[in-house]
Amino acid sequence: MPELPEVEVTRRSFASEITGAQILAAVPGKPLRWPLGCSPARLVGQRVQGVRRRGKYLLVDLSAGLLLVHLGMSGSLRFAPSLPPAGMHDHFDLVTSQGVLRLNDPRRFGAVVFAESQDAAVAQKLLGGLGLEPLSDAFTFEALRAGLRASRAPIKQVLLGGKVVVGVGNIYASEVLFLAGIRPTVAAAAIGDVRMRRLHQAISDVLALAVERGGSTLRNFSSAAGNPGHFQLAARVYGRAGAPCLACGSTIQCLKQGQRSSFFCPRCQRP
DNA sequence: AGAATGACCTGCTGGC
DNA sequence: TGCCAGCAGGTCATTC
Repeated sequence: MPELPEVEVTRRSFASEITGAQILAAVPGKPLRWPLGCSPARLVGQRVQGVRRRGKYLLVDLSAGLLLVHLGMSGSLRFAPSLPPAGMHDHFDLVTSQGVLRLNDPRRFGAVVFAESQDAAVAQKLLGGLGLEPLSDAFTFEALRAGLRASRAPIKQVLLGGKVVVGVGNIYASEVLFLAGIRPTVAAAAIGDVRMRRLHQAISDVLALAVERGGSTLRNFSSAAGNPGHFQLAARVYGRAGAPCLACGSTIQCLKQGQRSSFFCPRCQRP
């Protein structure tokens, strides 16, 4: 369900409450995308040392290892002192001395994976190929340009791929390309400095604003504390095929790239 | 090696 | 009203 802002808002909503807690039980439900990778008993007794984020993964640091949590397309976390019995789509509970962290994920594209350390093979497989963190100091114009210059694939696909920059999902990919005036089909390597600068700025600004606003992309999004996201970042092009462009009035178009929908304004976004 | 496809799983919407 | 096709926020493995 989440793009980066939702994952970050989720992290902030429970990181401080769970930090320092001792794990009392780990209760898996139906299979998720990947197996936990260890016996639930192995987690018991470990302490939660903090919660970080890398791309769309949450990293729950434990006294002896870490849990990689991914929300997939439809996952969400709750953290509360106690929670009712697991419902139909609750597929993982981490019971701690400070509350229960619960993953609800109807489509089960999400996962909770244990790794002995961040260098462990599982962690490397999942995190090793990830690109720049768009909200970090490392996300400079030069770094983005260097990454994009190396790929001839359409820019929309490159943004979604996560190897150059992480966290830009299907909704924000359309939005930032609109703000930068770039057609989604343009080869990444063909983007000139002017539009590249606008793209860099758009990625930084849009994601930062969305985090600030509490994760506003999703219809059903709510943080782990149960606070609903507002809908303040109205999409300029995403989901608006056939409607007039808010900037020029042209009709917003939709096309399929890699089986995902891309939305763009044919006038504001040049090939 | 990079780039395009398929796969995973469930729920909701829209058209007939 | 009911059924079915198509679509949905992600990303890894497989194929070309």
